[in-house]
Amino acid sequence: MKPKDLPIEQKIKYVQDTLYVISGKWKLPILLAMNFGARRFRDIQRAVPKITTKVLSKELKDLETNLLVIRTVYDTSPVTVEYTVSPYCKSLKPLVDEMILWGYNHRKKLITQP
Amino acid sequence: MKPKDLPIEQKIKYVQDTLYVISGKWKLPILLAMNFGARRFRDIQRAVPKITTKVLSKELKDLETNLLVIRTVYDTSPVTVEYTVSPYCKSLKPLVDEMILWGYNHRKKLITQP
DNA sequence: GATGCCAGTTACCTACAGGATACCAGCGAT
DNA sequence: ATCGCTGGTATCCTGTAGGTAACTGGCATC
Repeated sequence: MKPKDLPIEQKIKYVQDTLYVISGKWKLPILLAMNFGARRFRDIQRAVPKITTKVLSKELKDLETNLLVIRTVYDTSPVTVEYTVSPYCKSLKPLVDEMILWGYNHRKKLITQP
Repeated sequence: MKPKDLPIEQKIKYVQDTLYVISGKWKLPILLAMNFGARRFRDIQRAVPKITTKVLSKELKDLETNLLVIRTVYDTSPVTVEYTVSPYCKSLKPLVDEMILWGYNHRKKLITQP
């Protein structure tokens, strides 16, 4: 069964699932910062302006639950925690590119014909 | 200037713009109901289970602001109001298809390797 | 032994999306 | 006249995302 053949309510459900994973104020900025090299908790916090520890902590857990981020604890002293973007995370790229494109064109559209 | 060449903060902004337009509990179900033929306010309300008049009213205004829906008032007696999906709304299709696909695969992924 | 860094947690608070319910004016049918 | 349909508004309420600030335990440095 391919997604194309699904009943419409199922399609909406899958769209909602996708929205749930990537929406919110911080998910994409965090993934971005990590792509730019930030791996430690505090590094990510510094790389994402204005985010608080509580929110970062929660968002990282969400991202980990959704397999987009991998959390590794090294048994050093003190313990070192590393967050990395998973290979699976790359599967989001076509979607994110599509969203950038639509957002870009939409803004132009709203400006030219309000 | 193509979206590909934009600085990353701009890309995030466009993604947020896109999210703002299509996220929320009701926007897609409403567009769907309209695609299935509902045009009058009460028809749409009946076609979208559980939505309240207040929320439908607000969502239709948002969709109209974003040029996805066209509101036409006919000078009959009593007045008839028709909502239709705009041609521009079709530009969302690649994005929505991408979201259905990602959501579908993601759910499979979460089930097979939790 | 005091200070500071790391990786968070906890408790409390605010703003906003969305929900429940009631209501309005205008008209047509009974 | 009164009931019901239309296209909504107005009020009040709840739930959740996100924000503020303080705090913890372990280690390292001064």
